[in-house]
Amino acid sequence: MTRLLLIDDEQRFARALAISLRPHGYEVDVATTGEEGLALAASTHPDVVVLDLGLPGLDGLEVLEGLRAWTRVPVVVLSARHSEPSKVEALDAGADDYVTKPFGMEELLARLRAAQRRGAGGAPEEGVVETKHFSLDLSAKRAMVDGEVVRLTPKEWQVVTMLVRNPGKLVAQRQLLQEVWGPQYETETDYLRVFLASIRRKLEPVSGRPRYFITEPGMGYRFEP
Amino acid sequence: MTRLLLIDDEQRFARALAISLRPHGYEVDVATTGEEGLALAASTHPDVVVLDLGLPGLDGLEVLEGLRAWTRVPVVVLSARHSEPSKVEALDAGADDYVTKPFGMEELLARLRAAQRRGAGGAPEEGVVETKHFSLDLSAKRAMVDGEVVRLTPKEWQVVTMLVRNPGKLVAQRQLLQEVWGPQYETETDYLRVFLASIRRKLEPVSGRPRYFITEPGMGYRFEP
DNA sequence: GGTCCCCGTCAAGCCGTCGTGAAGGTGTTG
DNA sequence: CAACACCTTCACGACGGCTTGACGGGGACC
Repeated sequence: MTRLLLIDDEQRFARALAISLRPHGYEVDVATTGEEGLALAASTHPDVVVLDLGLPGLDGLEVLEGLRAWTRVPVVVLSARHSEPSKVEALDAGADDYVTKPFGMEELLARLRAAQRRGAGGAPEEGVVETKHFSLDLSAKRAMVDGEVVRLTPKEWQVVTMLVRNPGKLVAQRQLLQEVWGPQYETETDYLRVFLASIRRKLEPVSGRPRYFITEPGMGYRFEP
Repeated sequence: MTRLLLIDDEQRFARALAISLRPHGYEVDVATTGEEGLALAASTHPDVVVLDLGLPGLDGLEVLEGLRAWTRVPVVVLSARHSEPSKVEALDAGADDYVTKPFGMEELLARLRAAQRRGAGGAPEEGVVETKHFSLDLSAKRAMVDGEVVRLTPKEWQVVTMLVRNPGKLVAQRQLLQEVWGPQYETETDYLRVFLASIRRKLEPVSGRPRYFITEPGMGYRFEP
Protein backbone atom coordinates (compact mmCIF):
# COMPACT_ATOMS: atom_id res chain seq x y z
CA MET A 1 0.00 0.00 0.00
CA THR A 2 1.34 3.38 -0.99
CA ARG A 3 0.94 6.35 1.34
CA LEU A 4 -0.13 9.40 -0.59
CA LEU A 5 -0.45 12.89 0.86
CA LEU A 6 -2.92 15.15 -0.93
CA ILE A 7 -2.64 18.86 -0.18
CA ASP A 8 -5.60 20.79 -1.58
CA ASP A 9 -7.84 23.41 -0.08
CA GLU A 10 -10.93 22.62 -2.15
CA GLN A 11 -12.44 20.05 0.13
CA ARG A 12 -14.93 18.63 -2.31
CA PHE A 13 -12.33 18.21 -5.00
CA ALA A 14 -9.87 16.69 -2.56
CA ARG A 15 -12.41 14.23 -1.23
CA ALA A 16 -13.41 13.18 -4.71
CA LEU A 17 -9.79 12.70 -5.72
CA ALA A 18 -9.01 10.73 -2.59
CA ILE A 19 -11.92 8.44 -3.25
CA SER A 20 -10.76 7.93 -6.82
CA LEU A 21 -7.22 7.14 -5.73
CA ARG A 22 -7.96 4.62 -3.01
CA PRO A 23 -9.12 1.78 -5.26
CA HIS A 24 -5.79 2.04 -7.09
CA GLY A 25 -3.78 1.08 -4.06
CA TYR A 26 -3.17 4.42 -2.40
CA GLU A 27 -3.72 5.17 1.25
CA VAL A 28 -4.63 8.85 1.06
CA ASP A 29 -4.13 11.51 3.71
CA VAL A 30 -5.69 14.87 2.98
CA ALA A 31 -4.44 18.26 4.12
CA THR A 32 -6.45 21.37 3.33
CA THR A 33 -3.81 23.98 4.17
CA GLY A 34 -0.13 24.29 3.52
CA GLU A 35 0.73 24.18 7.20
CA GLU A 36 -1.28 21.04 7.71
CA GLY A 37 0.38 19.52 4.65
CA LEU A 38 3.86 20.09 5.99
CA ALA A 39 2.89 18.75 9.37
CA LEU A 40 1.30 15.64 7.90
CA ALA A 41 4.28 15.05 5.64
CA ALA A 42 6.57 15.15 8.63
CA SER A 43 4.45 12.82 10.70
CA THR A 44 3.24 10.29 8.13
CA HIS A 45 6.25 10.17 5.76
CA PRO A 46 4.22 9.66 2.60
CA ASP A 47 5.58 7.78 -0.40
CA VAL A 48 4.31 10.46 -2.78
CA VAL A 49 2.74 13.92 -2.47
CA VAL A 50 0.09 15.55 -4.66
CA LEU A 51 0.17 19.30 -4.16
CA ASP A 52 -2.34 21.82 -5.42
CA LEU A 53 -0.69 25.15 -6.05
CA GLY A 54 -3.76 27.26 -5.42
CA LEU A 55 -3.65 27.34 -1.66
CA PRO A 56 -4.81 30.11 0.63
CA GLY A 57 -2.38 31.21 3.31
CA LEU A 58 0.90 29.42 2.83
CA ASP A 59 1.49 29.35 -0.91
CA GLY A 60 1.94 26.10 -2.80
CA LEU A 61 5.49 26.95 -3.76
CA GLU A 62 6.37 27.64 -0.15
CA VAL A 63 5.00 24.25 0.80
CA LEU A 64 7.17 22.70 -1.88
CA GLU A 65 10.23 24.46 -0.51
CA GLY A 66 9.30 23.39 2.99
CA LEU A 67 9.17 19.79 1.83
CA ARG A 68 12.37 19.94 -0.15
CA ALA A 69 14.22 21.28 2.83
CA TRP A 70 14.24 17.84 4.34
CA THR A 71 12.86 15.22 1.97
CA ARG A 72 13.13 14.06 -1.59
CA VAL A 73 9.71 12.47 -1.64
CA PRO A 74 8.20 12.64 -5.15
CA VAL A 75 5.86 15.64 -5.48
CA VAL A 76 3.31 15.98 -8.30
CA VAL A 77 1.95 19.49 -8.58
CA LEU A 78 -1.63 20.17 -9.63
CA SER A 79 -2.63 23.56 -10.90
CA ALA A 80 -5.33 25.34 -12.83
CA ARG A 81 -2.68 27.68 -14.18
CA HIS A 82 -1.48 26.75 -17.63
CA SER A 83 1.02 29.59 -17.81
CA GLU A 84 4.57 28.61 -18.54
CA PRO A 85 6.28 30.67 -15.84
CA SER A 86 4.37 28.99 -13.06
CA LYS A 87 5.25 25.56 -14.44
CA VAL A 88 8.91 26.49 -14.63
CA GLU A 89 8.82 27.92 -11.15
CA ALA A 90 7.25 24.83 -9.63
CA LEU A 91 9.51 22.38 -11.43
CA ASP A 92 12.62 24.30 -10.49
CA ALA A 93 11.44 24.49 -6.91
CA GLY A 94 11.72 20.73 -6.81
CA ALA A 95 8.43 19.41 -8.15
CA ASP A 96 8.69 16.10 -9.97
CA ASP A 97 5.81 16.76 -12.33
CA TYR A 98 3.24 19.42 -13.12
CA VAL A 99 -0.29 18.52 -14.16
CA THR A 100 -2.78 21.14 -15.26
CA LYS A 101 -6.47 20.96 -14.47
CA PRO A 102 -8.58 19.60 -15.84
CA PHE A 103 -6.72 16.32 -16.11
CA GLY A 104 -7.61 12.70 -16.73
CA MET A 105 -7.51 10.30 -13.83
CA GLU A 106 -5.55 7.75 -15.81
CA GLU A 107 -2.93 10.32 -16.68
CA LEU A 108 -2.53 11.38 -13.08
CA LEU A 109 -2.18 7.78 -12.02
CA ALA A 110 0.44 7.15 -14.69
CA ARG A 111 2.38 10.25 -13.67
CA LEU A 112 2.20 9.18 -10.03
CA ARG A 113 3.60 5.80 -10.97
CA ALA A 114 6.38 7.43 -12.98
CA ALA A 115 7.28 9.82 -10.18
CA GLN A 116 7.31 7.05 -7.64
CA ARG A 117 9.24 4.66 -9.78
CA ARG A 118 12.22 6.93 -9.68
CA GLY A 119 11.74 7.88 -6.09
CA ALA A 120 12.08 4.24 -5.28
CA GLY A 121 15.45 4.31 -6.99
CA GLY A 122 14.51 1.74 -9.59
CA ALA A 123 16.03 -0.93 -7.41
CA PRO A 124 13.09 -2.88 -6.13
CA GLU A 125 14.03 -3.98 -2.63
CA GLU A 126 13.75 -7.70 -2.74
CA GLY A 127 12.86 -9.66 0.30
CA VAL A 128 15.23 -10.70 3.01
CA VAL A 129 14.48 -14.16 4.28
CA GLU A 130 15.13 -14.64 7.96
CA THR A 131 15.16 -17.80 10.01
CA LYS A 132 16.46 -18.51 13.46
CA HIS A 133 19.68 -19.90 12.08
CA PHE A 134 20.44 -18.00 8.90
CA SER A 135 19.35 -15.05 6.80
CA LEU A 136 19.33 -14.66 3.03
CA ASP A 137 19.43 -11.31 1.28
CA LEU A 138 18.18 -12.20 -2.16
CA SER A 139 18.93 -8.87 -3.80
CA ALA A 140 22.41 -8.56 -2.38
CA LYS A 141 23.01 -12.28 -2.90
CA ARG A 142 24.40 -12.58 0.56
CA ALA A 143 23.88 -15.37 3.08
CA MET A 144 24.63 -15.11 6.78
CA VAL A 145 24.76 -18.00 9.23
CA ASP A 146 25.19 -17.06 12.90
CA GLY A 147 26.45 -13.64 11.88
CA GLU A 148 29.08 -15.13 9.57
CA VAL A 149 28.98 -14.50 5.83
CA VAL A 150 28.64 -17.73 3.88
CA ARG A 151 29.28 -17.87 0.19
CA LEU A 152 26.95 -19.71 -2.13
CA THR A 153 27.84 -20.60 -5.70
CA PRO A 154 25.65 -19.35 -8.59
CA LYS A 155 23.73 -22.60 -8.98
CA GLU A 156 23.25 -22.86 -5.24
CA TRP A 157 21.78 -19.37 -5.20
CA GLN A 158 19.39 -20.18 -7.99
CA VAL A 159 18.14 -23.29 -6.24
CA VAL A 160 17.84 -21.60 -2.85
CA THR A 161 16.09 -18.60 -4.40
CA MET A 162 13.47 -20.76 -6.08
CA LEU A 163 12.80 -22.58 -2.85
CA VAL A 164 12.57 -19.62 -0.49
CA ARG A 165 10.37 -17.69 -2.90
CA ASN A 166 7.79 -20.42 -2.34
CA PRO A 167 7.90 -20.80 1.43
CA GLY A 168 6.11 -23.91 2.63
CA LYS A 169 5.26 -24.91 -0.89
CA LEU A 170 6.53 -27.96 -2.69
CA VAL A 171 8.76 -27.17 -5.64
CA ALA A 172 8.91 -30.04 -8.12
CA GLN A 173 12.24 -31.46 -9.20
CA ARG A 174 11.35 -30.86 -12.81
CA GLN A 175 10.62 -27.21 -12.10
CA LEU A 176 13.94 -26.69 -10.39
CA LEU A 177 15.88 -28.45 -13.10
CA GLN A 178 14.13 -26.60 -15.87
CA GLU A 179 14.64 -23.16 -14.44
CA VAL A 180 18.15 -23.58 -13.12
CA TRP A 181 19.78 -25.95 -15.60
CA GLY A 182 17.49 -25.63 -18.58
CA PRO A 183 14.71 -27.68 -20.12
CA GLN A 184 16.98 -30.41 -21.44
CA TYR A 185 18.14 -31.35 -17.94
CA GLU A 186 14.63 -32.15 -16.73
CA THR A 187 15.55 -35.65 -15.60
CA GLU A 188 18.99 -35.10 -14.08
CA THR A 189 17.86 -35.45 -10.50
CA ASP A 190 21.43 -36.28 -9.52
CA TYR A 191 22.26 -32.61 -9.73
CA LEU A 192 19.64 -31.72 -7.21
CA ARG A 193 20.87 -34.27 -4.71
CA VAL A 194 24.41 -32.96 -4.90
CA PHE A 195 23.41 -29.33 -4.68
CA LEU A 196 20.90 -29.76 -1.91
CA ALA A 197 23.59 -31.57 0.06
CA SER A 198 25.91 -28.64 -0.47
CA ILE A 199 23.25 -26.09 0.44
CA ARG A 200 22.43 -27.97 3.62
CA ARG A 201 26.07 -28.17 4.58
CA LYS A 202 26.28 -24.41 4.32
CA LEU A 203 22.95 -23.33 5.80
CA GLU A 204 21.42 -26.05 7.95
CA PRO A 205 22.38 -26.19 11.62
CA VAL A 206 22.54 -30.00 11.36
CA SER A 207 22.97 -30.85 7.73
CA GLY A 208 22.33 -34.53 8.41
CA ARG A 209 18.86 -33.75 9.70
CA PRO A 210 17.43 -30.99 7.50
CA ARG A 211 15.08 -28.56 9.17
CA TYR A 212 14.62 -25.91 6.49
CA PHE A 213 15.24 -27.62 3.17
CA ILE A 214 13.03 -30.67 3.23
CA THR A 215 13.02 -33.51 0.72
CA GLU A 216 9.69 -34.81 -0.48
CA PRO A 217 10.75 -38.17 -1.89
CA GLY A 218 9.92 -38.67 -5.50
CA MET A 219 8.44 -35.22 -5.84
CA GLY A 220 10.66 -32.33 -4.97
CA TYR A 221 11.85 -30.04 -2.22
CA ARG A 222 10.25 -27.62 0.19
CA PHE A 223 11.53 -24.66 2.16
CA GLU A 224 10.08 -24.65 5.66
CA PRO A 225 10.47 -21.22 7.28
CA MET B 1 28.01 20.22 -19.87
CA THR B 2 25.02 17.92 -20.11
CA ARG B 3 24.87 15.37 -22.88
CA LEU B 4 21.40 15.29 -24.38
CA LEU B 5 20.23 12.82 -26.99
CA LEU B 6 17.40 14.03 -29.17
CA ILE B 7 15.54 11.37 -31.15
CA ASP B 8 13.22 12.93 -33.70
CA ASP B 9 12.62 12.20 -37.35
CA GLU B 10 11.58 15.70 -38.37
CA GLN B 11 14.98 17.04 -39.21
CA ARG B 12 14.05 20.69 -39.33
CA PHE B 13 12.29 20.53 -36.01
CA ALA B 14 15.13 18.58 -34.46
CA ARG B 15 17.74 20.98 -35.71
CA ALA B 16 15.81 23.96 -34.41
CA LEU B 17 15.35 22.32 -31.04
CA ALA B 18 19.00 21.40 -30.84
CA ILE B 19 20.01 24.96 -31.56
CA SER B 20 17.63 26.21 -28.91
CA LEU B 21 18.97 23.78 -26.34
CA ARG B 22 22.70 24.37 -26.81
CA PRO B 23 22.84 27.85 -25.26
CA HIS B 24 21.29 26.38 -22.14
CA GLY B 25 24.23 24.14 -21.48
CA TYR B 26 23.29 21.03 -23.41
CA GLU B 27 25.57 19.17 -25.76
CA VAL B 28 23.01 17.76 -28.18
CA ASP B 29 23.29 14.63 -30.30
CA VAL B 30 20.53 14.11 -32.82
CA ALA B 31 19.19 10.79 -34.08
CA THR B 32 16.56 10.74 -36.80
CA THR B 33 15.51 7.09 -36.48
CA GLY B 34 14.83 4.79 -33.56
CA GLU B 35 17.69 2.50 -34.47
CA GLU B 36 20.11 5.37 -34.63
CA GLY B 37 18.79 6.63 -31.32
CA LEU B 38 19.45 3.33 -29.58
CA ALA B 39 22.90 3.10 -31.10
CA LEU B 40 23.79 6.64 -30.07
CA ALA B 41 22.47 6.09 -26.58
CA ALA B 42 24.73 3.09 -26.21
CA SER B 43 27.81 4.86 -27.53
CA THR B 44 27.46 8.36 -26.08
CA HIS B 45 25.76 7.59 -22.75
CA PRO B 46 23.64 10.73 -22.66
CA ASP B 47 22.62 12.33 -19.38
CA VAL B 48 19.08 12.83 -20.62
CA VAL B 49 17.04 11.72 -23.66
CA VAL B 50 14.33 13.62 -25.51
CA LEU B 51 12.26 11.17 -27.53
CA ASP B 52 9.65 12.03 -30.11
CA LEU B 53 6.99 9.33 -30.23
CA GLY B 54 6.10 9.86 -33.87
CA LEU B 55 8.92 7.92 -35.43
CA PRO B 56 8.85 6.01 -38.68
CA GLY B 57 10.17 2.46 -38.62
CA LEU B 58 10.98 1.53 -35.04
CA ASP B 59 8.18 2.97 -32.92
CA GLY B 60 8.86 5.45 -30.17
CA LEU B 61 7.61 3.08 -27.50
CA GLU B 62 9.91 0.37 -28.79
CA VAL B 63 12.83 2.75 -28.53
CA LEU B 64 11.82 3.48 -24.96
CA GLU B 65 11.73 -0.21 -24.17
CA GLY B 66 15.10 -0.68 -25.83
CA LEU B 67 16.55 1.99 -23.59
CA ARG B 68 14.92 0.76 -20.41
CA ALA B 69 16.32 -2.68 -21.01
CA TRP B 70 19.70 -1.45 -19.87
CA THR B 71 19.64 2.10 -18.59
CA ARG B 72 17.66 4.34 -16.30
CA VAL B 73 18.66 7.54 -18.06
CA PRO B 74 15.89 10.15 -17.77
CA VAL B 75 13.66 10.15 -20.86
CA VAL B 76 11.32 13.01 -21.70
CA VAL B 77 8.79 12.05 -24.35
CA LEU B 78 7.52 14.56 -26.90
CA SER B 79 4.32 13.91 -28.75
CA ALA B 80 1.69 15.62 -30.78
CA ARG B 81 -0.84 13.21 -29.33
CA HIS B 82 -2.80 14.66 -26.43
CA SER B 83 -4.77 11.50 -25.83
CA GLU B 84 -4.66 10.07 -22.39
CA PRO B 85 -3.99 6.42 -23.31
CA SER B 86 -0.81 7.27 -25.18
CA LYS B 87 0.42 9.29 -22.22
CA VAL B 88 -0.29 6.44 -19.85
CA GLU B 89 1.38 3.98 -22.18
CA ALA B 90 4.55 6.02 -22.50
CA LEU B 91 4.82 6.81 -18.81
CA ASP B 92 4.29 3.19 -17.84
CA ALA B 93 6.85 2.10 -20.40
CA GLY B 94 9.40 4.02 -18.39
CA ALA B 95 9.23 7.63 -19.60
CA ASP B 96 9.99 10.23 -16.97
CA ASP B 97 7.78 12.90 -18.43
CA TYR B 98 5.41 13.48 -21.32
CA VAL B 99 5.20 16.84 -23.06
CA THR B 100 2.63 17.54 -25.76
CA LYS B 101 3.33 19.69 -28.78
CA PRO B 102 3.19 22.53 -29.08
CA PHE B 103 5.14 23.32 -25.95
CA GLY B 104 7.03 26.25 -24.59
CA MET B 105 10.78 26.13 -24.58
CA GLU B 106 11.00 27.24 -20.98
CA GLU B 107 8.66 24.49 -19.91
CA LEU B 108 10.68 21.86 -21.73
CA LEU B 109 13.86 23.14 -20.14
CA ALA B 110 12.27 23.09 -16.71
CA ARG B 111 11.01 19.55 -17.23
CA LEU B 112 14.45 18.47 -18.43
CA ARG B 113 15.99 19.92 -15.30
CA ALA B 114 13.40 18.16 -13.15
CA ALA B 115 13.94 14.85 -14.89
CA GLN B 116 17.69 15.13 -14.58
CA ARG B 117 17.62 16.25 -10.99
CA ARG B 118 15.93 13.05 -10.01
CA GLY B 119 18.04 10.86 -12.23
CA ALA B 120 21.18 12.24 -10.67
CA GLY B 121 19.82 12.40 -7.16
CA GLY B 122 18.32 8.95 -6.72
CA ALA B 123 21.62 7.76 -5.37
CA PRO B 124 23.71 9.99 -3.19
CA GLU B 125 26.01 11.25 -5.93
CA GLU B 126 27.65 13.75 -3.69
CA GLY B 127 28.60 11.19 -1.13
CA VAL B 128 32.14 10.59 -0.02
CA VAL B 129 32.98 6.94 0.54
CA GLU B 130 35.46 6.34 3.31
CA THR B 131 37.28 3.20 4.27
CA LYS B 132 40.24 2.62 6.48
CA HIS B 133 42.58 2.56 3.51
CA PHE B 134 41.15 4.93 0.94
CA SER B 135 38.46 7.54 0.36
CA LEU B 136 36.50 8.31 -2.78
CA ASP B 137 34.88 11.63 -3.53
CA LEU B 138 32.34 10.64 -6.14
CA SER B 139 31.32 14.16 -7.11
CA ALA B 140 34.85 15.46 -7.40
CA LYS B 141 36.05 12.22 -8.98
CA ARG B 142 38.95 12.16 -6.61
CA ALA B 143 40.49 9.17 -4.89
CA MET B 144 42.87 9.28 -1.95
CA VAL B 145 44.92 6.35 -0.69
CA ASP B 146 46.94 6.97 2.48
CA GLY B 147 46.67 10.70 1.96
CA GLU B 148 47.99 10.44 -1.59
CA VAL B 149 45.86 11.40 -4.56
CA VAL B 150 45.41 8.49 -6.94
CA ARG B 151 44.18 8.90 -10.49
CA LEU B 152 41.46 6.65 -11.82
CA THR B 153 40.60 6.52 -15.52
CA PRO B 154 37.03 7.31 -16.67
CA LYS B 155 36.01 3.67 -17.05
CA GLU B 156 37.56 2.81 -13.72
CA TRP B 157 35.50 5.55 -12.13
CA GLN B 158 32.31 4.27 -13.66
CA VAL B 159 32.95 0.75 -12.43
CA VAL B 160 33.98 1.88 -8.96
CA THR B 161 31.00 4.22 -8.73
CA MET B 162 28.52 1.49 -9.56
CA LEU B 163 30.05 -0.77 -6.95
CA VAL B 164 30.30 1.70 -4.07
CA ARG B 165 26.79 2.96 -4.71
CA ASN B 166 25.60 -0.50 -3.75
CA PRO B 167 27.69 -1.21 -0.67
CA GLY B 168 27.54 -4.84 0.33
CA LYS B 169 25.36 -5.71 -2.59
CA LEU B 170 26.33 -7.96 -5.42
CA VAL B 171 26.49 -6.16 -8.75
CA ALA B 172 26.10 -8.57 -11.64
CA GLN B 173 28.66 -8.62 -14.41
CA ARG B 174 25.97 -8.00 -16.96
CA GLN B 175 24.77 -4.95 -15.09
CA LEU B 176 28.23 -3.44 -14.95
CA LEU B 177 28.94 -4.13 -18.60
CA GLN B 178 25.59 -2.79 -19.74
CA GLU B 179 25.79 0.45 -17.84
CA VAL B 180 29.46 1.18 -18.34
CA TRP B 181 30.18 -0.17 -21.81
CA GLY B 182 26.69 -0.41 -23.28
CA PRO B 183 24.21 -3.20 -23.90
CA GLN B 184 26.10 -4.86 -26.72
CA TYR B 185 29.09 -5.56 -24.46
CA GLU B 186 27.17 -7.51 -21.86
CA THR B 187 29.21 -10.67 -22.40
CA GLU B 188 32.69 -9.14 -22.51
CA THR B 189 33.70 -10.25 -19.05
CA ASP B 190 37.34 -9.82 -20.04
CA TYR B 191 36.96 -6.09 -19.61
CA LEU B 192 35.81 -6.47 -16.05
CA ARG B 193 38.71 -8.69 -15.12
CA VAL B 194 41.21 -6.21 -16.50
CA PHE B 195 39.59 -3.19 -14.92
CA LEU B 196 39.02 -4.79 -11.57
CA ALA B 197 42.68 -5.77 -11.51
CA SER B 198 43.61 -2.17 -12.24
CA ILE B 199 41.23 -0.80 -9.64
CA ARG B 200 42.59 -3.17 -7.04
CA ARG B 201 46.18 -2.22 -7.86
CA LYS B 202 45.28 1.39 -7.19
CA LEU B 203 42.98 1.12 -4.18
CA GLU B 204 43.45 -2.17 -2.38
CA PRO B 205 46.10 -2.33 0.32
CA VAL B 206 47.05 -5.81 -0.91
CA SER B 207 45.83 -6.14 -4.45
CA GLY B 208 46.56 -9.84 -4.48
CA ARG B 209 44.11 -10.42 -1.66
CA PRO B 210 41.17 -8.05 -2.24
CA ARG B 211 39.43 -6.77 0.85
CA TYR B 212 37.05 -4.18 -0.58
CA PHE B 213 36.33 -5.24 -4.14
CA ILE B 214 35.31 -8.85 -3.87
CA THR B 215 34.76 -11.24 -6.76
CA GLU B 216 31.78 -13.53 -6.57
CA PRO B 217 32.76 -16.15 -9.14
CA GLY B 218 30.31 -16.57 -11.96
CA MET B 219 28.06 -13.79 -10.69
CA GLY B 220 29.68 -10.40 -10.28
CA TYR B 221 31.48 -8.13 -7.86
CA ARG B 222 30.74 -6.66 -4.48
CA PHE B 223 32.05 -3.62 -2.62
CA GLU B 224 32.61 -4.47 1.01
CA PRO B 225 32.81 -1.29 3.14
C1' DG C 1 13.20 -60.76 5.20
C1' DG C 2 14.60 -59.58 0.51
C1' DT C 3 14.59 -56.51 -3.33
C1' DC C 4 14.31 -52.22 -5.49
C1' DC C 5 14.22 -47.40 -5.84
C1' DC C 6 15.35 -43.01 -4.22
C1' DC C 7 18.18 -40.35 -1.49
C1' DG C 8 22.57 -38.49 0.78
C1' DT C 9 27.57 -38.41 0.77
C1' DC C 10 32.10 -38.35 -1.01
C1' DA C 11 35.75 -37.93 -4.29
C1' DA C 12 37.84 -37.27 -8.77
C1' DG C 13 38.28 -35.05 -13.19
C1' DC C 14 37.01 -31.62 -16.45
C1' DC C 15 36.40 -27.23 -17.92
C1' DG C 16 35.05 -22.58 -17.34
C1' DT C 17 36.28 -18.46 -15.02
C1' DC C 18 39.57 -15.43 -12.70
C1' DG C 19 43.90 -12.71 -12.11
C1' DT C 20 47.87 -11.01 -14.37
C1' DG C 21 51.15 -9.23 -17.60
C1' DA C 22 51.91 -7.40 -21.90
C1' DA C 23 51.27 -5.93 -26.65
C1' DG C 24 48.82 -3.20 -30.07
C1' DG C 25 45.64 0.53 -31.33
C1' DT C 26 43.60 5.00 -30.82
C1' DG C 27 43.05 9.58 -29.59
C1' DT C 28 45.02 13.55 -27.16
C1' DT C 29 48.51 16.79 -25.73
C1' DG C 30 52.52 19.42 -26.02
C1' DC D 1 55.97 14.36 -34.63
C1' DA D 2 56.73 12.41 -30.23
C1' DA D 3 55.03 11.24 -25.77
C1' DC D 4 51.43 9.85 -23.19
C1' DA D 5 47.17 7.94 -21.29
C1' DC D 6 43.66 4.91 -21.99
C1' DC D 7 41.18 1.05 -23.85
C1' DT D 8 41.03 -3.34 -26.09
C1' DT D 9 42.70 -7.84 -26.90
C1' DC D 10 45.30 -11.98 -26.11
C1' DA D 11 47.86 -15.71 -23.71
C1' DC D 12 48.89 -18.33 -19.70
C1' DG D 13 48.70 -20.39 -15.11
C1' DA D 14 45.76 -21.16 -11.13
C1' DC D 15 41.66 -21.91 -8.92
C1' DG D 16 37.14 -23.42 -8.09
C1' DG D 17 32.51 -24.81 -9.45
C1' DC D 18 30.11 -28.25 -12.01
C1' DT D 19 29.58 -32.79 -13.57
C1' DT D 20 29.89 -37.57 -13.01
C1' DG D 21 30.36 -41.98 -10.91
C1' DA D 22 30.53 -45.11 -6.91
C1' DC D 23 28.85 -46.44 -2.48
C1' DG D 24 25.81 -47.02 1.46
C1' DG D 25 21.40 -46.21 3.95
C1' DG D 26 16.45 -46.19 4.47
C1' DG D 27 11.71 -46.90 3.30
C1' DA D 28 8.07 -49.23 0.35
C1' DC D 29 6.38 -53.13 -1.60
C1' DC D 30 6.16 -57.89 -2.39
